[in-house]
Amino acid sequence: MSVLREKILNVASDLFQTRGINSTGVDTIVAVAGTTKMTLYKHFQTKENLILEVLKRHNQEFRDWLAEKLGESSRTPDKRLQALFDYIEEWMAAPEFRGMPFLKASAEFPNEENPVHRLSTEQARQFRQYLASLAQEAGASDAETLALQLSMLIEGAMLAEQMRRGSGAAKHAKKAARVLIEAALKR
Amino acid sequence: MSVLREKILNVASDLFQTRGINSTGVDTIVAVAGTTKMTLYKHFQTKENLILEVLKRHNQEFRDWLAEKLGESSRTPDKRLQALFDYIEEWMAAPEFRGMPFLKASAEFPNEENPVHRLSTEQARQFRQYLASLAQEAGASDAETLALQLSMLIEGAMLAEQMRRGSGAAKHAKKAARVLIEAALKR
DNA sequence: GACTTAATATACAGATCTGTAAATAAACGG
DNA sequence: CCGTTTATTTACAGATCTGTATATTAAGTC
Repeated sequence: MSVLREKILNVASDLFQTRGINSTGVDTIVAVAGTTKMTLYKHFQTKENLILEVLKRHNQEFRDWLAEKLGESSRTPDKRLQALFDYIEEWMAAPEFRGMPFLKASAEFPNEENPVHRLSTEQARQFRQYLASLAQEAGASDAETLALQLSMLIEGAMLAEQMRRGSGAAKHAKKAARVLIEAALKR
Repeated sequence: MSVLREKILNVASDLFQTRGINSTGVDTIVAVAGTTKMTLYKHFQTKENLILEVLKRHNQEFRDWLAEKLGESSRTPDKRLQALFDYIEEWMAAPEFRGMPFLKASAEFPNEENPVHRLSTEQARQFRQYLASLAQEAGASDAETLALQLSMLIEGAMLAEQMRRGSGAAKHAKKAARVLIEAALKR
């Protein structure tokens, strides 16, 4: 892996978050990264490909971070499901948090046949599936439904926080999640 | 009000939803609307201003539609809060639904000082305030908290539906809302 | 030291973007 | 019927966009 490739990914990820994807030109990216367009296009071929790589990398980081956090906590399955909301809150509290990339990308590329939109949708599906597996382990009667409901809470909280920093959305999402989880397990 | 002004607003609203705001040029808008750039700029001065007007109009339509729906139902306050989710589901079931404009706009214009971002944030705040007034009438112990939680559910559902049509997110959001509302009233 | 790969600077092609100039044509109110 | 508003056509300015051509310069590697 080239160090310049990493630098470009980092800079692009940052600029996409703070200025928007379509509002960020490749000229800006290479200028901030301290390289040239030729190098960028050698590594990523097209801007669309760069966007896809940025999304993939962020998603992988998020999944790894979450898995590690949940792995080191040796709780009971239902406690782990609630602990997840502590980690989501921690993730959103990071000063560089500017919203969930795949949520914002799907808004900028609404066309369902667009590769960026498709990847965003796929990442959202993967996240729901992960929630469903946690709900399953916790013994929820309808794990799929609970997972969808919790994902709506989480993504809604991320939206609220992206629109206004310090909204406290994560805290209230956590409380709501506790109620929903209890209701889904008590039968 | 000019008929061309209305036409431009309709076409712009439609194109912004289906292609994204930044990906839609004014040339495309006037071509579809069957007019010229001169006319567009006479009515709206700048593209940013057109975006703001489109957002304002959609928001007004949504508020009016919801108020009428809730007005004609002479229910008890707590039933009205739940009935709201029936109407949200109905709104999202419309074939032309492509997501909530102010949510998508805030993703395309992440800069907090941007007028489009500011208007989006303001519209999200107004919606939460409306929910809070309904929660208050229903006798919720903490109306603000319940309103924020319900708004996260609704916006999360809209995101899910915008990413994949026919996700059934509205139905599950309604069930989750029932649980949250009951919990918030039972004390 | 010869050879291959990676990165550089510079320049440009071609498209598209927002916004405007200027002159003309139609609509309409008095 | 005259004057004013409104809309239209055509053309363009100036910026910015993605992507490439070309030629040069390191940087490793055998």
